Amino acid sequence: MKDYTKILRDKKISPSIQRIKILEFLDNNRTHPTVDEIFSSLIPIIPTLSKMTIYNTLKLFSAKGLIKSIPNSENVGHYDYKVTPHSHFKCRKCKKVYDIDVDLGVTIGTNIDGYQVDEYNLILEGICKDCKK
Amino acid sequence: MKDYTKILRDKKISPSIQRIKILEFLDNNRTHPTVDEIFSSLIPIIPTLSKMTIYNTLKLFSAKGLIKSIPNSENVGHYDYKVTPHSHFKCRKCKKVYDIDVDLGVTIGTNIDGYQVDEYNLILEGICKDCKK
DNA sequence: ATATAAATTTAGACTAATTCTAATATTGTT
DNA sequence: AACAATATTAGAATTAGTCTAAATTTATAT
Repeated sequence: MKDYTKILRDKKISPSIQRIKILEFLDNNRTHPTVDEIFSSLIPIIPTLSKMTIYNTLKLFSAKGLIKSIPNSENVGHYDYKVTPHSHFKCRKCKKVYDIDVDLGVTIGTNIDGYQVDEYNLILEGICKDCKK
Repeated sequence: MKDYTKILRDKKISPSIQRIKILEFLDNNRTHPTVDEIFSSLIPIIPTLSKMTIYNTLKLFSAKGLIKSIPNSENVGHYDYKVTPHSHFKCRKCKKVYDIDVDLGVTIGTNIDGYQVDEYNLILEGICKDCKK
């Protein structure tokens, strides 16, 4: 069992029960959940939980580099526990989003055409293994 | 001056004045505009224009491959006239989005780990030339 | 050309995600 | 324990986008 309190303290975030549970949820659910999904999952555990807290917390976690918001075209925020850089593949049929590793020639911290690259997001789209069968 | 009527006809889209002007605007404004920006720019030209028409038109153009919607983390749709594949660089300081060319080892139409890739979107983030000065 | 059908555009109501705000609760510090 | 600082909360407000049904425009057949 991971010590989320310590992870938060290390990032100078005071570890409220809400923050601990949100971080734990994101770590255990690598499905790029939305605020609504996080809310529905945690409301049984923290009955007073407000969505505002989730919005605040996700913004704070993103700023501290604990999580990442995933660019998408649906106008709903999706969030991901931050681990080693990886890319996303979205299936056009089943709409599922998979984590995949792609060796793209971009290195964090280097310059491309004079632009200093601190982060990248690669989203591939197409048909997934299961849907092609 | 490009013949947008012809471009639309070639894609089997009947060329209403609204559609022509929206396509022309996207071609001349490669700044990944939102529906609101398109609306404000065209309302002086087409005073009866409705936002619904813009939403409908952008959806139609995307389906026909004339334009692309750009994944982002702000929950507002951004659209781009579709040209040869290119990537986007978003500056964390000035928030501008630049078109850039990155040679990433992904080829449209091929398989990666069994996933059939039909399209990709690469968004780089960092500090742009101007802001680094 | 005219009548009719089909497609497009429109305004306004509606929904859903997010932000704002101000009050309350919690936490940390002396 | 008292106080200040921080975090959480509910609900109102905002905003992007969708839905709907009527009105307009366009295309087709006579």
